[in-house]
Amino acid sequence: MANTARALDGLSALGDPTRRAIFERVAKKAAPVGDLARGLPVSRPAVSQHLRVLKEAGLVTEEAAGTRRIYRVDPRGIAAMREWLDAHWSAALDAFKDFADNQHDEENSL
Amino acid sequence: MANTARALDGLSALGDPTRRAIFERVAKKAAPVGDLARGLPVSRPAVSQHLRVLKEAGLVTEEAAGTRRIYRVDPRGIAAMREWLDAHWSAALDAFKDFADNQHDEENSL
DNA sequence: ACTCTCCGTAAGCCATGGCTTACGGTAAGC
DNA sequence: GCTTACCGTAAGCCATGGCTTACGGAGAGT
Repeated sequence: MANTARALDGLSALGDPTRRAIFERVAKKAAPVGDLARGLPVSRPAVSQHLRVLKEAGLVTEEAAGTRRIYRVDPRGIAAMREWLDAHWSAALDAFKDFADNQHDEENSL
Repeated sequence: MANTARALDGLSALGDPTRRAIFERVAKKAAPVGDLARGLPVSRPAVSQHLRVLKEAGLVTEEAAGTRRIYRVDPRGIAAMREWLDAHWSAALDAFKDFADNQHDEENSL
């Protein structure tokens, strides 16, 4: 599907712990950069850079409000990742089912 | 929940593109290290190192079969990540709902 | 026993990228 | 209009980690 690339970008983006922390805060409540930076152990420019990555990955959106930039999560980004996970989830279950069946056959053939 | 740490490890682990490629192949079909390395542009030791990270993240399991090590995906690892995503998914939807409501209120108050 | 295959680990190299400080630009308040 | 607050970008530093080659051990076949 077309969202595969976005899902991969999303996973790469959320691979960084600081970015996850920012993303979690934005998910709880939309907020400007300064507010986010105040509760984190990194500088404001660092948060700004992380938000850029998250935005390019399709996980958050940016909205200008005066001199502030309000960031909020983009549900489509999460949806793309869920789809990716579900695809491999079912593939994993199928593979596990084959494994279990083979185990059973071997036990019977002893 | 107790799975939060595992979910975070899983996201960190899948942040790397090579690791995602390995994980996708294992998800399709359980396989030994050599088979996985043959289809990838990196050396076998590199694959071995990635599998170690995936194993520590709870995303794959290891099974000794003679001189081979069969790797297969651990459904629990994917489940933990799904739970994490779903939690922030619903948080995102709630936040978005508040946003939409406020937008509506402002329009009414003009 | 010998060999051959399969694999994990160690050591080391080097690019990636996360962080900081410094700067400039824009909107709001007085 | 001047100052002040908020923010993105540039430049540069440095740790992290991904990759390779080299090595050693353990099981399978002859």
